[in-house]
Amino acid sequence: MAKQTRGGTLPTEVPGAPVRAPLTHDRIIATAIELIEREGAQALSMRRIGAELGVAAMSLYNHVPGKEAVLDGIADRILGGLEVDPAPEADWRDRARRLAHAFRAAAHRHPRSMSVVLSRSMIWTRRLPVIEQMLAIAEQAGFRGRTAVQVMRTFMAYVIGTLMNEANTAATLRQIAEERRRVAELVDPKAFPHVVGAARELLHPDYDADFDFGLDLLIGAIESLPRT
Amino acid sequence: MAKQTRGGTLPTEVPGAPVRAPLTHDRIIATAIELIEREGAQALSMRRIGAELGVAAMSLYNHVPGKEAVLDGIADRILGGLEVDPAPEADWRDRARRLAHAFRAAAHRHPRSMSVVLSRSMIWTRRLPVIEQMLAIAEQAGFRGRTAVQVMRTFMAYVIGTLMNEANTAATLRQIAEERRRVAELVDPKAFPHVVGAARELLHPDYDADFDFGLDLLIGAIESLPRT
DNA sequence: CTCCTTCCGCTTACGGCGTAAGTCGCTGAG
DNA sequence: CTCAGCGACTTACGCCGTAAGCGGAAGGAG
Repeated sequence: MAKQTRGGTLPTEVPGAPVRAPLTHDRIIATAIELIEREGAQALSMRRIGAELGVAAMSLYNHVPGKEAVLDGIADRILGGLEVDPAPEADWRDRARRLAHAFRAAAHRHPRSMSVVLSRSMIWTRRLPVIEQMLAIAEQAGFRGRTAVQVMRTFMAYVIGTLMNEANTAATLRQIAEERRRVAELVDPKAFPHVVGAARELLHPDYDADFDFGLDLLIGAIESLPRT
Repeated sequence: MAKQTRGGTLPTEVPGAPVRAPLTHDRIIATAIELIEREGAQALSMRRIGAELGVAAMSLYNHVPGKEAVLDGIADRILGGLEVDPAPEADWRDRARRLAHAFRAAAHRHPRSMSVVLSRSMIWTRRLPVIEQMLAIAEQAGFRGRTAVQVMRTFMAYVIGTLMNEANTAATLRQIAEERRRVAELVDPKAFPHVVGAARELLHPDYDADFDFGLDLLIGAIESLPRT
């Protein structure tokens, strides 16, 4: 059915057929990410990835030990795109802002995959560069020891929490758009007066502005903290 | 095999056997939560829940439309335990702290289930009471309109992000304890000097203190924000 | 007391999942 | 030219969620 460059059994090559690119770890991960972005996380299966690549499911196991490894590979790929620290000598506030924005930009490039990455626990290895960078920034800001770690943790918590909230909000708004009727019933103005009052702002979030609002708030607070 | 109170077919009741409690929505959800806490999220299946209750998998469908509904039920149950606002007249800072602590306490009561709840998107209904409460607190603090929403979002982001980080950290530390060898290789002091320098603090986190550190930082920052 | 509706747990079956095991054509080294 | 081994293949197993339909027990109606 397709010509091959090397190895493999059937289907035997057909002269006029296009050459099929060789299967590699990278191509598998890239295809997995595409698939998640296009059809959602629950559509990801070894069989589907294989189909997408024109290959049998088990062929993937020649390049990847299992599905878990595919998920790890996705995390690697997505978090790997932002490890650079372009200006280690700049003001720590700028560095912090830049790191947060880089993380968020990566999330927005692959939103559905990022959800998968964030909800997997065992990937501390992949986050290590980000942790290192944030710790360096905390030290540059004048914090040491436990306080530096706490500053780092607080900052990371805000960034990750915001990304989860954004994904959540986007999904929620999509769902609300589909079934306006039931929403009106569910959100009783008596039970949720403030939610109804702020409906306009809740329904039309300015993600960028909201992110920077909290980010600046946090950086300002860290700045005016006593040094250790 | 087991005596029944009402209805059902085989196995026909055996006189001496213990009475089996009737299947209900609540018992199904409770069993699902127990199962997740005991064996992890990937152990949760309709068949396993059934087995745990001494019942066939399909019997669950008389009380629950499907697995998604079970997951929703878990979210309801866990987030439902903290809706109270015991002192609506208290200082907004205390109310905010109390809300954050209540959320976190619920998370620690069912840590693995909370991970599942947090990584599901479509459950805005269940979070509505928390959002309402936090919006009320923001208004009490003197914020209106978009700013109130931004304060609420920032606050929620921090809380949720911290919970995810805690779950992550716990899993990471467990894993590190198992394979100290590979960790030493992976964490190169040249590449991650700050991580290695803060190893003691990173490996022995004080979750409560860390949470309050960021919480107070954030509340203080919100307090000194100009009002709208 | 009898009948009959309704409830509810049961069995069976289907398509899809991750993956262990084994087959075999092609390629490049000797 | 031979042949080792790489890499894609097929097959099969035990899971999964769930659609469809069965049948016994409980309890109201006559």
